Amino acid sequence: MIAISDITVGANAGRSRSHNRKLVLGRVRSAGPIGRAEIARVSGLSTQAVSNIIADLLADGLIVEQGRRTAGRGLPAVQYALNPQGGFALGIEIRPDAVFGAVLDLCGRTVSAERHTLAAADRRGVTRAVRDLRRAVLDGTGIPGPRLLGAGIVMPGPFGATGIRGSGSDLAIWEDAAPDIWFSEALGLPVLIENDANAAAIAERISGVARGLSTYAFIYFGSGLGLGVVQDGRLMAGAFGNAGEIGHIPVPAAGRSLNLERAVSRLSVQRALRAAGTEAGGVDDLDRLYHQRHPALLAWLDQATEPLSAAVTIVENLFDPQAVILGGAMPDSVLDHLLAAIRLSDRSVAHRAGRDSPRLMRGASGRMTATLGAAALVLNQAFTPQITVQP
Amino acid sequence: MIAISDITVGANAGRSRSHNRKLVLGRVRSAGPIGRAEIARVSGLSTQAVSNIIADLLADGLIVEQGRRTAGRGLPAVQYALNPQGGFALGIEIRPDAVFGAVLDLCGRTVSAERHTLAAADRRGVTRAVRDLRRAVLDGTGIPGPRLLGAGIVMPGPFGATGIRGSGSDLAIWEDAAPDIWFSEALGLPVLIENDANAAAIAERISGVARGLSTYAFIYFGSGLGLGVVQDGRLMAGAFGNAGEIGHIPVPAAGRSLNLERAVSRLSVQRALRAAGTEAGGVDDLDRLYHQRHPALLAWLDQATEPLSAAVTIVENLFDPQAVILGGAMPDSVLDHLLAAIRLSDRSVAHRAGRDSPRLMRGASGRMTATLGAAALVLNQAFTPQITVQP
DNA sequence: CTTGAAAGCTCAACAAGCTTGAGTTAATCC
DNA sequence: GGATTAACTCAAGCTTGTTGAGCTTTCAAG
Repeated sequence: MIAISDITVGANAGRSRSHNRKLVLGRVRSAGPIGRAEIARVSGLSTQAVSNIIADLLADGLIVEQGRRTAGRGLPAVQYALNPQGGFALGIEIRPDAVFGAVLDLCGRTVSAERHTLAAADRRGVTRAVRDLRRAVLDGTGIPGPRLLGAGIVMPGPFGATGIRGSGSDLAIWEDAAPDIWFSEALGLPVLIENDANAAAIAERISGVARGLSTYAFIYFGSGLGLGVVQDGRLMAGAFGNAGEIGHIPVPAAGRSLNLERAVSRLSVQRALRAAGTEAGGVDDLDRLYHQRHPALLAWLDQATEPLSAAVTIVENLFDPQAVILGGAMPDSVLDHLLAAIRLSDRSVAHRAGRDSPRLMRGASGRMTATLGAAALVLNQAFTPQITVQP
Repeated sequence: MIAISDITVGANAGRSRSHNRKLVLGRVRSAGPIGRAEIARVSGLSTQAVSNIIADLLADGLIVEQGRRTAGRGLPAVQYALNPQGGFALGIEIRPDAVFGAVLDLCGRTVSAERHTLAAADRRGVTRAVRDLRRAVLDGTGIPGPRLLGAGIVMPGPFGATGIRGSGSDLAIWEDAAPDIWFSEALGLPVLIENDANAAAIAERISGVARGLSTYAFIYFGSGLGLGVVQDGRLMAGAFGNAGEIGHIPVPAAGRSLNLERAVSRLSVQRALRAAGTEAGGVDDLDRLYHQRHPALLAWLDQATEPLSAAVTIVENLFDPQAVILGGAMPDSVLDHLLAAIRLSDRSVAHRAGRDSPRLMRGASGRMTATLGAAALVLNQAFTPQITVQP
């Protein structure tokens, strides 16, 4: 989210090694148990280089041996797999009224999760809450300090003074200080900061339905509506870190032009239900109402179909992703209803003859998506080389 | 445009050098005459490394010394600048009925340009036309072979069998062979292939209004409407090379939902004029009609404003670019009219307090944009390190 | 005018990382 | 059982970037 400066950094021995380490680790992750020779082939390195890096990763405990695999003739390859206990990531989600925390192991599995209410939404209050949360979420897990790879932090965007400020979603307390430096010092860990939609998108890549994908888009129900776009395993940030503000695009709806978020978002459904005399504060409420076939909710779903279909078509045509994922703070029942209702355009670059994978999927991470995504940011960084751009 | 495979390549000494060479050359280009110590500072390399690379670039003739600059105390820095004669790029645009060619020098200035009609739109005919064009465009320039850095080729997208095939825009003759390999062998040069909108976007970065920008979007009038998105100096391709198909997104227009291209494109304006009994084949015709204040053209411009404004808002919010550029096969008069008519949303991430640069600009490259862009692809690649992704 | 600080630059030694090629081990094929 | 194939290791070698000392040139202070 920090505005990416124009600095592209030069390569040297150390940075090359870091790049290659991530490359090899990412291969071990994505290709399951895999031998060194195969890694070398797919990464354009010599087997010797891969051997050295594997030795490094073994010494650091990030991977483990996984027996030999005999395939055809020749010496059977020693296989390697991620060591789940080899590294952990802390994820923290900051909302105006509460903070959520979670810890993921190297394989993306949830180790623990906590929720604290936020006493004071100023900088000191947030810092204390985050520190407390870290202790709470790590206590009893027996995770040694050096095994913590870093912390991901999710705050609602957009960042900086934009035209959509005042939508009530952003915490305006970091104006003078760079929050990443602040949190990094407060936690004593390397820190990554993103908005909720981007974090959710990465969560799907680490432990959700986007596991095999490298280029996809995630439409995220937060309080508003967000979009996280992943290109070649990396988040698309935009020039000022605010890419993906899909809630504010104009879409056709019932013969009018509407901000997407007005028709499709948590706030939108709550408004519609309230007008019908029903309050629905949480995801469970919505789930219940859906199973009761509450007429106001069904009417809302009806009116949401056209604009959401338009949004999906827009995303498909502008980003040409492998898939579009729908998820976030909505019950699965509602998401599934929307997925079934969306009419995919056949005048789309995604409508392709030999296509075998689904164009549209439901996110798998459930309601903790953004918090898990915060931690997933750290894991994703550990698996994805990124030599070119540096703050 | 070639579908980017999932292969991310490892770093070694040679690739690091190539990366750093591009980095240094790009700095020399963007920061004008610049000394070695300063390059070292901004690129995170030692001055010694930069010195070695500069010596290389000098030996290759890509840069030249440019005197010393005395600024404050200390030894004045020896300055370096691009040598325009140090390298050239060939650009070729293939249309269903004609091929265009151009040569750019290292500074992005046009050295020569040609246009040939295309006798046969099959593979052999195209190959012959391209070979002839190459000879024609290089003859008399005195450019020695080794100075040709490569060729960029522009073909209309989308590529592959997508749902918007049959829009009549794509050449369907490369189905079995990879066109980049084909052209590379036919020309004996490294080849880059892109669609027109992407090439046009890069043209603006090399010699147009996007010179200082690293993240921006270009809305391109071809026969349809295209979008080229540049992120950190690199084109956004999408998973299958078809990102940016903005012509096929639904936008609100006069109370209906419309494909953008139906309201805003060359074909659209020609249809509108024909319905009024006027033919407008080329850019000059449109320019004339505009200065005559032709009522059908003005009416078309009127109806184009709302959907185009919507498209710009969508692009701003999804990509968060430094600027949106409008250009392509339209006369400047019409583009300027559209630019003035577009209503920028103030509920956009681009609407920012301390903003000093324009949100919207007209492309500078005129009607040869895509052809120049084809060559610009090659130059851009020479200036932009790209260690991570390889075909 | 002299002296010292500051900044750009070069030289030579060094270190890190990847590659290469020969050699080893273990499986399959004939 | 020998040939072949494939994964892997070892040691030497190569390319590249870094480091630190030393040189040069300019400016500024005394």
